[in-house]
Amino acid sequence: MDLVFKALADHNRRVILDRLFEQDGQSLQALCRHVEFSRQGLSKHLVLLEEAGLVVSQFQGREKKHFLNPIPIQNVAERWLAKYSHAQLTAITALKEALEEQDHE
Amino acid sequence: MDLVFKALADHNRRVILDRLFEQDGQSLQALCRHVEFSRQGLSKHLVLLEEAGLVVSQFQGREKKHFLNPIPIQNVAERWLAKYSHAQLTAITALKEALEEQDHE
DNA sequence: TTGACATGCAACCATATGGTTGCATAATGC
DNA sequence: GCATTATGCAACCATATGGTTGCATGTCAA
Repeated sequence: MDLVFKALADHNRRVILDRLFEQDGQSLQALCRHVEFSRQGLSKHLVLLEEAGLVVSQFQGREKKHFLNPIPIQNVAERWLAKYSHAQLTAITALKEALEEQDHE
Repeated sequence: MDLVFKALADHNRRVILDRLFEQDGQSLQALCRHVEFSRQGLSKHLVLLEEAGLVVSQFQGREKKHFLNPIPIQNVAERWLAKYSHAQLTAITALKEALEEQDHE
């Protein structure tokens, strides 16, 4: 899961996921058109995304098609983020109480 | 939102959030006990977490109390991750179809 | 077969990152 | 007042990161 967080930390990588979300199965060259840096830079990002399991690739001839895999993102959302979403009310009231306590001093 | 992703990318920072989740309002020293690196290292992490809005701090005397703010996490979950969670089925079928297409060649 | 196209690999570079140490400052308690 | 405690700030360091360029390899199409 650490790899997923690391992969999502970079803005350009999130853009790549967005592009694959819009159109899945794009080749490296195709993705290259949507992006402002070099093909090699893009390639390195895709390696990280694949290592995190967020992207699955498949050669078709000389073209490497890339597919979005949303499962790791869903795992992160369910196993990690959900915990904090549920904490919303309690955390905020705790903070409020702490501030009020200080005001009274 | 980039700051939130960046802040969440580091394992130790996620541990800090977990500690604050277990017990909110801990001071720097208190958090220090749960962590394997130095106080200054922890302090720098907390600065990043505050810049991302994930932690709010408040001085009480000489102690700096730290409070969890789950709102940014919830925003990320709702505005960004949810999109991909919904994509689950379509993305997987797209990948399957692509693989089958290749098998038939 | 040959040229063009799609990708991979390796070296390199500047900067960001995560961590340390040392010292300064401010609040607390005796 | 003075020692102790809690924190902040700045310098420093090793490594990770995001990006580049150059070249090699493999596939397609004429």
